[in-house]
Amino acid sequence: MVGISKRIARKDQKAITLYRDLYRVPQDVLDSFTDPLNIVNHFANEYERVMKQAGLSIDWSRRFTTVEPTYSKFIEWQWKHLNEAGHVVKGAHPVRYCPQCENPVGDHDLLEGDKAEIQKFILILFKYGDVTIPCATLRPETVYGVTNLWVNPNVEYVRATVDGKEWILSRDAMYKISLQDHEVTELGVISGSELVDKTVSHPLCGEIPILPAVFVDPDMATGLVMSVPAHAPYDYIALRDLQQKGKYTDIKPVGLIKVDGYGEFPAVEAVEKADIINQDDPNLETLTQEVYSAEHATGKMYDQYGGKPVKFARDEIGQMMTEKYGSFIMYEFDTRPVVCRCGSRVYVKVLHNQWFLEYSDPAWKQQVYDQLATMELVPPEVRIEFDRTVGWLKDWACSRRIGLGTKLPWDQEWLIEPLSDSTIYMAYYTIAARIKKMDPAILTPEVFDYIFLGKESPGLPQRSELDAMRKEFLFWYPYDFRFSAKDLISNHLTFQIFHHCSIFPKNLLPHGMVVFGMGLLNGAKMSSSKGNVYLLEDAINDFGADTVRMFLIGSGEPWQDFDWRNELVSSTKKQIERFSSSVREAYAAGESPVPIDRWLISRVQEHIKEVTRAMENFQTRQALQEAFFGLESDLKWYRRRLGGSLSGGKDILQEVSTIWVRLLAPIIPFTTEELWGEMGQQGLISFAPWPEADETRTDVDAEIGEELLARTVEDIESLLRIIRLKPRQVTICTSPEWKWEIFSMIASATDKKNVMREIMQKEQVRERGKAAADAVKNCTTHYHRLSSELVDQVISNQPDEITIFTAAQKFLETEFGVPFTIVQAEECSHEKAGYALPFKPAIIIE
RNA sequence: GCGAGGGUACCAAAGCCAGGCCAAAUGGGCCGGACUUAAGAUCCGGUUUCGCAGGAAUUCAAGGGUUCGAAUCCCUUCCCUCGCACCA
Repeated sequence: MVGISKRIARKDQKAITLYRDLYRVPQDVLDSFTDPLNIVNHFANEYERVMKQAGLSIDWSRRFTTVEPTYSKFIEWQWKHLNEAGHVVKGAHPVRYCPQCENPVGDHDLLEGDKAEIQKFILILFKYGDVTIPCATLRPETVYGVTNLWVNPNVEYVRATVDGKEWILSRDAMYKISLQDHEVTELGVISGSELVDKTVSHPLCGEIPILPAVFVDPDMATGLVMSVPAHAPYDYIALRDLQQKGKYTDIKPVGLIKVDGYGEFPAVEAVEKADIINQDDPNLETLTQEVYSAEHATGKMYDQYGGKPVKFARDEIGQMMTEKYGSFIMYEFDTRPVVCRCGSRVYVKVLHNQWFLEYSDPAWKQQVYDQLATMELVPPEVRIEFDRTVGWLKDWACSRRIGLGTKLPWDQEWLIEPLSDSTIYMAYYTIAARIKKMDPAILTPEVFDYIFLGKESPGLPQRSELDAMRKEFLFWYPYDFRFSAKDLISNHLTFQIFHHCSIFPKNLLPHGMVVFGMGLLNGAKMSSSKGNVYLLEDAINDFGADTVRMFLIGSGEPWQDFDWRNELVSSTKKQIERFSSSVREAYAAGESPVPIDRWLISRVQEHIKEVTRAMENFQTRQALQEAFFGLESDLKWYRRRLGGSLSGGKDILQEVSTIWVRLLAPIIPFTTEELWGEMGQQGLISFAPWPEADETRTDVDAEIGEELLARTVEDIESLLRIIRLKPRQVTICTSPEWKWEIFSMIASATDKKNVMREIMQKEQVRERGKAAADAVKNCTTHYHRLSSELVDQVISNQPDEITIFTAAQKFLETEFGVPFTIVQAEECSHEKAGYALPFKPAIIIE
C-alpha cells in the first residue's frame, strides 16, 4: 500500500493508468491515494459494495482492516504470547537493498531486474602468501578438481582488509561484501595482470597457479574464479585457448564426479562434441547448464571424495568448508543489473537484528503436524502439500522497516510483516463487531487473555462486554473451515496453523480448510499489469448477478481453476430464463393427479439427497448439475409422458416447484427470490428451510418402470434410425420367465466364470438347447452393461413388464405415430421375439 | 532445479483412489428434425468410423507392462498449471 501511494504521489504513469482506467478510481479519490490509508478504505468500500451486488450474504458489521488501532492491540497481544513461547528469534537476513534510498526494496520498487533471485555463493579462500584470494562458487564440491584460478588481466583489483585479514578481490566485490555483515577497509589497488602466474594454495587442492582469462567479470561475485576444467565448460575452454598457444600445457583436468552418459571429463566431452570455438561462443551458456544439471541429477563423487551423490555432497562439503576452512556465504543476484526506481543499483544487504518466526523449531512443527492430521482438508489431495510445507518451512523474517501495520511490542524499530500479522485474525472476526466500539487504550493483553483464553485478571474493564465477546468467540471457535486460494498453502494457510497451535488451547484448534483454485480470464491468468482483468462489477452489470454466479459455479468445483469466457456466459443466462419459465409453467399446471406423479416425486427425493450431499462436500458444481439439470431433465420426461404439456399433476408440480427453487436459491438467489414471491410463499426464500428428502416417497417400482420405458423408447429410436424404414406397427415382446431365472442366477453368482455350467445343469434350462445357451451369453453381456445398482433393483423387484408397457401404450403410440402391440415373447411367433431379455424386450418393427 | 497438481471427444468437465456398469455422465457449441408466416424460444434427435435390426471396430497425452479384461493399476517419456519466502 505504501508502495502504491508513493507511486501515485510521484505521478507514476503506469500506476495511475492502472487505478484510473482499469479499476476506474475517480480522479478526486485517486488524488487522495497519496495517503495509503485512503487506498485501503476506498477498496474496502468498493469490495463491500460489489459483494452486495453479487448477492453474497456477509456480516459486514465484522469488517475491519489490519491497520486499525484496535486490531493492532490484538496483534500486540498475539506477539506477546509468541515471544513468551520462544517462537520469535533474532537473526540476520539478506534483502534487496538500495544504498541511495537506504531502504530495502520490494518488487514494485524495481526499475529493472525484478526477476533476479538472491543466490548463495560459498567463498573458497585461497592463500597467496599471507593474503586471501576468495573465489565464489555455487558448487563447493568441485573444489577437489581445481587446477588453477582465473583473473581478468584487464581489471584493477583492490587489496582490502576483510574482518581484519588482507584480501584481494574486485572493487565491486569489496563493496558488496561490506554490505553483507563484514568489516571492510580498502588498502590499495593491484592490477589483474600482476596476479597472473602467481601461485595460491588451498588445503583441498594444493598449490595452483593463477591464469589470465577475459571472461572473468569483476561484477560477478568476487571477480576471481576457481577453475575446474573437468566439470565446467567455461574453465575448459579458457584453458584450451591458452594451451593452444603453447602455454600451461602441463595443466590437466582433474575429474571428481561420475556422471551417467559422460566419461571422465564431462565438460571436455561436451565442449568438443558441440564444436565450441572460443570463450565467446553463445552456446557455452546452455552447455554449462546441461553439464551442471546432469551432474546434479545423476552425478556421484568419486570414492576418494566421499562417494556420495552430488546433491548431498554439495551441502556437506559446503558446510565442511565453512567449519574447517573459513569459508562463508556471499549473496549475489543471479541476473544483473538490478536497478531501483531511483536509478541506483540494488545490492544484497544482510540486515541485522531482523526478527524471525522460528517455524524451523521441531517441537512447534510437531504440534502442527499433529493438528493437521486431525483436520479435514478439501480437496483431500492438498494434504500432501501441506505436510511437505510444514517440513520445509524455515524461519520466517517477520519484521520489516517500511509499510503499514503494527509495531513489534518490544522493539519499536520494526513493523510486523503483513503475512505474519494476519495469521489468527479469524479469531478477531468473531469479536470484531463488538470490539470496534471500545477504546483501544483499554485493550491490554489481559483483556484479550480473558476473551480468548478465559484467563481472569484483576480490574478487567467493561466486564459484561468482555463476557459477550468471550461468548461469541466460543460460539464460532474452533472454526470448521478456513477458505483460501491454493497459492497460499505454502505460506498463509500453513502459518495460521502454527499460530493457532501456539496461542490457543487444543480444544479450540482449527477443524478444517478448503482450498480454492484460481481464476482465469479467456484462458489466461488475470493480471492487472497485462490488462487482462474483468471486474466483477462489470460482469454483474453485463450479465446479471445470477448469471455470473451460476456460470462460475458451473465451470468447476471450488478447488479447480475457473475460466471466464464472455462468449460462453450468455447461454447461462438463457438457462436461467428457461428455468424461470419452467417453474412458472409447472406452478400453473393442470388439475388432476396422473400416474407418473409417483415417479416424479420419487426422483425429486433423490435429487434433494444428492444436492444436499454435494453441498455438504463443497461440490458446488456437482450440486448445480443435480439441482438444475438433473431436475430439469426429469421434468422434461414427465412432460413428455403427459403428451407434451403439463396437463395434470397440479399438486405434485406445485410441490416440486417449491423444492426446485429452494435447491437453487444458494446459486441464483435473485431469480429464485422472485419466483418464490410469485408463488405466494411467505417470507424470503433465503430464510426458507432447506428441502429434506422423504424416504417414504421413494418409489422404486415407478422408477424402474420409467427406466425400462425410457430405455425401450431409445432402443426403438435407434432401430428406426438404422433400418430407415417407415414402420407400420411395432410389437414389444417381453422376456419369458425362464430368462429372468437365468438373469438372476448370473447376477447373484459369486463365481462368474463357472456360472454358465451351473445354469446349464438346470433341467428346465437345458431342455431348451441352443436357445438357452444363447440366452445365457446374451444375459451375461446384458448384465455387464447395466449398472450393478440397477441390476439389484431390477432383480429384487422383478417388474411386471407387460403391465408397464400396456400402461404406456398410448404414450408410445403418440410418440411414434404407429400402433403398438405388447405381448409375452413366448406368445409371439416372430423370430425376433427370441431377442427378448429381462429389462430389454425384443422389438419388432414392421 | 525442488515441491505439489494435472493432460479425457469441438470446448468445459465427470469418471481414475476401490479395473468389467465406459464409445465414456452433464453442460455448451455445432448439425438435423418438429413447432412457427419467419426469426427467437422451446421440444426431439445426432455429433470417432462402419452398419437397412438393436451390432462391430478404433479411442481417454505418447510408448511399454500387469490382467480373461485398463481411461482407471505399474514403469518410462513428453507437455501444462501452481508454489519456492519477507511479497500480499
